[in-house]
Amino acid sequence: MVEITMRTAAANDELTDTSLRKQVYDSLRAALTSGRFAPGQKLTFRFVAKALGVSLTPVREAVRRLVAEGAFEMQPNRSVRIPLMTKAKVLELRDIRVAVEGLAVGKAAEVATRAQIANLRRIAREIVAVRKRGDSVADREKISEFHFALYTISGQPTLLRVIEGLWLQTGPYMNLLFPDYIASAGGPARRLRIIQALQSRDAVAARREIENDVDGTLSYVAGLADEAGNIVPALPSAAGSRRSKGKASAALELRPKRLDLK
Amino acid sequence: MVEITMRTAAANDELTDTSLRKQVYDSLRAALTSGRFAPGQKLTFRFVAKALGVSLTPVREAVRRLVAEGAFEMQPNRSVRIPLMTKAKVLELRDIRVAVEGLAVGKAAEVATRAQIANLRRIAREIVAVRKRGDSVADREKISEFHFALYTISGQPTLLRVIEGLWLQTGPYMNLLFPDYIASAGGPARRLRIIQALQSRDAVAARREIENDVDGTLSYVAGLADEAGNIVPALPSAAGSRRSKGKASAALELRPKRLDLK
DNA sequence: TCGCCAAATTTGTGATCACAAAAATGCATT
DNA sequence: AATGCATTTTTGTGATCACAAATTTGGCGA
Repeated sequence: MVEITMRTAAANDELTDTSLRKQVYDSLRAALTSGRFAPGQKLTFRFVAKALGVSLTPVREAVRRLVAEGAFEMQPNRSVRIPLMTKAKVLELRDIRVAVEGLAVGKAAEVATRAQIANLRRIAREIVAVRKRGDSVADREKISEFHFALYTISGQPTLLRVIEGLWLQTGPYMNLLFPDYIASAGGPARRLRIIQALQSRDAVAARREIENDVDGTLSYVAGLADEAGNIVPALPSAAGSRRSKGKASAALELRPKRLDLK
Repeated sequence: MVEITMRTAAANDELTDTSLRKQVYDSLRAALTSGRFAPGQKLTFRFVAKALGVSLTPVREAVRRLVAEGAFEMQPNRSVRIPLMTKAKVLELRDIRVAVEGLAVGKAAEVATRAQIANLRRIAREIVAVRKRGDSVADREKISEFHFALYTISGQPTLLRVIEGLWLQTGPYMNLLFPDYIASAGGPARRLRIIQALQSRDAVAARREIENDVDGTLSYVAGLADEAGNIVPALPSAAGSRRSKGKASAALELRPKRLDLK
């Protein structure tokens, strides 16, 4: 059920990194943020290696990096799993993200250039266009693009990396926002207010907008928890986190390596 | 000049991780935070492997993790270096740390137990004792212990990991604070005020104290930058960041593997 | 004496192998 | 039919090897 495809390009690091390690990392990250992994699902090095057609070496380094970033979880024994999300964790992530993303937008409002603001406006328009089509995956990608374009304006690389790490942990659960929340919330209007605040160099207003955005979004997700505090995302195709018997399931879930690399 | 010793135990992760990878990671981290690496210094996998008496495999994974955490820097070509510190970077780290450590202490003040407060008081006393001896390394270790004991009280593991990542980047430059700053600042009094605020559940006051602490400390470090904005830490033994000629220097800097592992 | 280029060395990367611990399987006993 | 227990399989870990790119070295020529 899980299908991983190679990604050739990425954003943050050196664009000249063509190593297999980086490609595996990008592939896993893309699979993760697009919700192709089920929470609690076990992930073996050999599975990923076979799915992507590479040896264990680059897979190990890529997966270990994701573990260090909190995107994967290392069990006490020795296996990698997709972390489960709890209400407490969402609330913790909410508070951290409110703090750091508020900080970033405050800085951004002080230094934004006309071209950068125009770029934000373009992305905001694209979100509206994509939303009409009802494509939730493209929608989330565009929203992510808007946010990171905004945070990048701050010109603070370390801050940006912190934010990226936090997004990576919330990413797999953002599809919970569809179709209820995002479709109904005042997303487009809020983005326009943010852009307006940047234009008028109003750091306080810009910061308040983004804080409300993050707060509202993650508070909503936290509210989806069951009585035990667990949050289960609706998967595109419901690949249960519970393993079926034996190697049959593994063979079923393994896709014949569709990879763009080379 | 660089000497790396194996560490058997660590704090944050699973305490059951006895892998070589983890030991190498802890060793490098310890060497880094105690200022045993010169900024700009190049680090090769084989050097570390030889120094610690292990193969390349665990070294690669450990170093790559440090790179992901921002403790090391990957050059566009392909070599790992100790990052240089600039005024802009210190100020960026300052603002992030003020935000997240303020957040942590605010939470801590709301939930601190009597035993946890007593523990903080014990560490605060130990800092005073260590300071009398003038041991700057032990001093910094104790201060770190106090801060993380404080942040741990918040009970927010993700927040704690973010803070650890930020400390790892500022760590190598904290020895700049000696002997001028730390010895003169009102450190002990501030810690007592923080403890007092925790006791009276005054989150606002506790938060303000830690914000002032981080702000003051890193603003001081930022002030040490030269005209170009670079910050050069005074190394215990001034191993210049500039390499001397050829392999002679490498041979000189390589220490005959003092390691506790096995 | 100072560049400049080819040879030699260093170094990161990826694959493969060996091994031990963990997990899964299957069989026997009650 | 259920439950232990031994066997088999899976899986992470660390070492080693091969290779290409980058770096360094050394000598040649202006």
